[in-house]
Amino acid sequence: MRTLREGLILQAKAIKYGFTPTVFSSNQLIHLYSSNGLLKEAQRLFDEMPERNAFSWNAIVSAHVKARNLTQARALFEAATQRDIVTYNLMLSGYVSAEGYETDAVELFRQMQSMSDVIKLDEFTLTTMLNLVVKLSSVSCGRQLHSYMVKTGNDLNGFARSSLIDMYSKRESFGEALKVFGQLGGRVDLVSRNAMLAACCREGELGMASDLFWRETELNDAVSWNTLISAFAQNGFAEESVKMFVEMGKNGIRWNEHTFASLLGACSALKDLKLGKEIHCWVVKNGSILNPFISSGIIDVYSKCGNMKYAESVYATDEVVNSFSITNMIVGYSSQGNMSEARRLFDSLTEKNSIIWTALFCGYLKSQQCEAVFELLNEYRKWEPSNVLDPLIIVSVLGACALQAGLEPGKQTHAYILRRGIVMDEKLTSALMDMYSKSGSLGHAEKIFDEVIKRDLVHYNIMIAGYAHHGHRDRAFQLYHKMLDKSLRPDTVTFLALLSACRHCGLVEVGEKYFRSMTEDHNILPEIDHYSCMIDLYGRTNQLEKAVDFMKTIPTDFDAVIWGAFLNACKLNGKLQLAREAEKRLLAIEGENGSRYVQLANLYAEHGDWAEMERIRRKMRGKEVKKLAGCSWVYVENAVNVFTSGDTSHGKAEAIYSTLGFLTGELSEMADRRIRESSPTL
DNA sequence: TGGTACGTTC
Repeated sequence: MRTLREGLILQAKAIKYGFTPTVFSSNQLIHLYSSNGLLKEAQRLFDEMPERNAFSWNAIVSAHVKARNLTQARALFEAATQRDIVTYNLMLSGYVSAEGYETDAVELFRQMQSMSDVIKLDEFTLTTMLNLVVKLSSVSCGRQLHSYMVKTGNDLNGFARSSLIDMYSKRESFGEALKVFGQLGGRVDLVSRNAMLAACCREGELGMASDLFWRETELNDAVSWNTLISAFAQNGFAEESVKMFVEMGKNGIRWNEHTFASLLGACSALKDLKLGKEIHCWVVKNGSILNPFISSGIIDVYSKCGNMKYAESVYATDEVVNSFSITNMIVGYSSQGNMSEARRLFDSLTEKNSIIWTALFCGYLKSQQCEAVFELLNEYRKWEPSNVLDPLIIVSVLGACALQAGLEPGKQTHAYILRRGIVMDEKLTSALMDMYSKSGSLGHAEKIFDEVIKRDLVHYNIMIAGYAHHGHRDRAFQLYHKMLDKSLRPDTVTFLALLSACRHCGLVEVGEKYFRSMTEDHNILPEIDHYSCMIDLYGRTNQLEKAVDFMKTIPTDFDAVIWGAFLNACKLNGKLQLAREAEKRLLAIEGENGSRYVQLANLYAEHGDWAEMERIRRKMRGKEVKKLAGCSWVYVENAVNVFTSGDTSHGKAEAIYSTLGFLTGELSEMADRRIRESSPTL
């Protein structure tokens, strides 16, 4: 009796012909019901059994443990007339794999230890306890268990070894894991080898993992292949991951749900819609779409490819609440800038975990909706008043402060981190530095930078950009060279910061040097922003001919940013003829952008060419494009106050305009006085 | 006839 069908036939016959199945058959049937998710049927059969043995009790305890029904499992465990080590192990593993039963697990283990005359701890007990040690991060207990295993000879089994490798790699050190693996000598079993592969991947030692994997390819099973496919996908080698997947099939190893769950990660990183659809087909045919890992993975692929309609259709088929699917949907809507849909989904949830909240915070920040970030923060505090904010929520809040140059709320957030003793990781320190730098408090940014022990590229980039924007070009350049001395490799952001320092200070030669160094020394391809920065630099230093020559060397098609920068250069140099050329190109690419018309009109007006200015204005009206009004803002009394020209919508507009009138009067009087004092008597 | 390795979201 191997399948549920066979079991059901047996039970039907028993009822029809009025015989009682053997205890052995009934025990098997309980397992079959349980592994097919039919807990009630399993329980009914157990209740109706006229005779039971130790296996029967184990089968029913196991059924409840599998169904995560731990209270009932424990009640049956207590009621069992016969208990052996398996009954204890079942209950123990139930506690260890569930959330919040750690104390029960420890107590049960103590009880087991005190009953050494009745039951004897075996390798199953010990490997289950090793999993608990990982969960509780209790390394010293892990070492004690290891010693006990050696003493009792329970460390020789493959699963015991693999659990030790797993425990050391997750909680102690990779070195210890290697040691356990090394002790196996030539007698390496499949399970330990797979555990070691996983440990290497966890450590980021993909080279080592590959060596182990390819050394004896005949030893690899589906788990070995899946481990590597997943590791490549997780570490930014999506193409490698897909290649391994294909190779796995060629090697005659069957793909399973684990394979596809990992492959989906690679597929979404590649934004490969075609592959995503192929996987989708496969999992629908195999019924794997019901697997929560798979369905949320497919939603992720469609979201990353920008196809929310497909994502929605898969989301609609989720039968149980899947927080991964929900998060992926929210991230998908956010990346499309569709925050109202993201919010609608969020509001429809009765239960929200911290990651779902964080996804919405990140979405608002990505769409630059700073006020929404702050409002959401208030909501979160009402919703979860006792929760310490997730560090990524804090990063989003700091990002919103940086965008608004809101030094006060930024400082309050910093104080919150210190008060709650939140660990400052690299994301938090860089977000804080960025906030201080963009809010005009470069000194504070510097202070944090000095205190960070493990500085990464992002820290340096923020600091270099901060110096550049505050006009400290020499400090920017010095820090860049310090960074190189520390063997950190610059990226496109670093060079944009350096070039913008040159632009602000009109340093053509230095700028050219850094621009060349990008490709020549660091093999980094310049992006559109680097090109436009250089054009701007030439424009500001009245070297329009150089700008024209430079533009000829740009390999990609010029886009609106480049032509916009060039137009600005023409404006600064009064080259109206060249401006007209740029105008044609610019409006062809970006004819719907109102700011471009204003830029052109201002250029002609500045050089007194009123006819041209009028022509552009007419063109703009004909196109019915609008320019978003430029605005300024100031952070006062816990709120951002936005001002546009001639705007009277502010609640305190009257008082503001009267103060403005007063200040303007004072200033002009002051200016007059200065002129009078410095001019010779008329 | 029972129990442990490889899979995801900000």
